[in-house]
Amino acid sequence: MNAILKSFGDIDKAAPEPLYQQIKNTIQRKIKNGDWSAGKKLPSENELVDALGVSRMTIHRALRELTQAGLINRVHGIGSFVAEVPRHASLIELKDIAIEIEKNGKRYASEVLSLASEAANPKIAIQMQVPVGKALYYLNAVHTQDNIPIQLESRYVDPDLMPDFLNQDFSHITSTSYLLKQFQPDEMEHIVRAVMPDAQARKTLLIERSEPCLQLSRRTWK
Amino acid sequence: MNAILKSFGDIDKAAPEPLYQQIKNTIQRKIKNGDWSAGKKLPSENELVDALGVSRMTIHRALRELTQAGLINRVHGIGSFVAEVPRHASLIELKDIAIEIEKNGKRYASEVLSLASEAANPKIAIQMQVPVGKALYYLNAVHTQDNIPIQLESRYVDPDLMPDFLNQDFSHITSTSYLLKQFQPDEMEHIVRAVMPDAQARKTLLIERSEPCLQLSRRTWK
DNA sequence: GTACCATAGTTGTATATACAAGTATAGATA
DNA sequence: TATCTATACTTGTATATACAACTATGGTAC
Repeated sequence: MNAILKSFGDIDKAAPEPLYQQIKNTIQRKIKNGDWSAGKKLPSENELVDALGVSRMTIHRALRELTQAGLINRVHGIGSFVAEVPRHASLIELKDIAIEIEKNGKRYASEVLSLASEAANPKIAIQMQVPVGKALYYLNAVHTQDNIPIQLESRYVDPDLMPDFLNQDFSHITSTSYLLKQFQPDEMEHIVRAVMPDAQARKTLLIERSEPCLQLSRRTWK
Repeated sequence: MNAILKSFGDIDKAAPEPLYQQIKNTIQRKIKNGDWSAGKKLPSENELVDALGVSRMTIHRALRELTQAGLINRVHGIGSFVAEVPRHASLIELKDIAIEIEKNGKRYASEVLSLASEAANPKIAIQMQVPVGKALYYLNAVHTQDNIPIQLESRYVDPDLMPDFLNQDFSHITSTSYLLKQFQPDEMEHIVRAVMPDAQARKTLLIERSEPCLQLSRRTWK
């Protein structure tokens, strides 16, 4: 007990920083230091209450937020444990193209090249997990920034899930924005590839000679 | 007041779902419905206490977690407001290459091509925000999956921040993993581009004819 | 008019308390 | 031995209360 108390000596009730934040920082430091390694059982909330001289609710809040942050795992009735993997993953935000462009003061627009119902060919049918030949809505559009085409979009939508898709005006609202708002997918898959555009795409995007482009494939589930 | 009470009629103290979660769900629903639109001021905590008949701490927890989730903004002394943008952004996880490969059962290895101190040329100096000519550590390595080269890494590190960088063995630990663990950056920038590899890169990656590659530029700050 | 001040209303934090619910263990019982 | 039971310990939730800190507003003094 005394060891715990000593090792937590840097909690200062008079400091401007909230107590729960100080506790979070202290525990976080111990974990990152390797002082508390993965799998180690943390002191119980009541032990921390005794050691730090703060209320259990304050301890609890600190531990709850560390759980949300992924640094520890808690098991009801058992205890708290340092999480296995300190998550060496970084997150990239994929923002809506219209919002990004307009934030930079540019003028965004998009032109719908085609928007119609179409029978699923075998390749698309597999990707969409629907039977071959099923009617799907297909959108083909080009997005421009100050009249310069910068992005080509081709999208298949299951009519059962989005029956009103064909009746939308996608010239000023991006289909992504519309879909995310209406559809609220539970799961999304993104695949980023580097590809060479085909002749049709080069023409639409006004690309003279061959240069590589990014291809973003997105699938959403509900 | 009565209107608020009626519109929150679905809080059930006997339900197995925690009260704070029910409150979160209810508010979340109102926002997604458009019932409460962006910028709208929410009822104050005390108004919600009266309307729902739960304690202020419970209300507070619900609102705090909605703030963390980005659905509302709270201003000390003023009130709570529906967040402006319902965040039409999706997150992509960039995972450490070694972890990804080993999870797929493949054999990961990397070969260090060069690891030495080098004077910053003007281009790098600007990127790194250091004076031209300053000594920087430079790592050049190729990552292989079952002996097939799949990724080329070239990295500059400020010696002032990572003095031990040159003494590491990066053949089985990725430099990314090492840096994120030791360095714990406060901020990261990722830029993804599609590029054509130059002759040197083609040779290292054993690419025969020209094909586009993904280029990921990462900068970290502390 | 301007500066200051009191006040009311808001969110932020901290405490003490209570009960619920999950888990493990030791002991009693069949 | 096997099984149930009481107990202790853990985390999860909810409440009532208190004070701190921030903001806007209206009133007062100058």
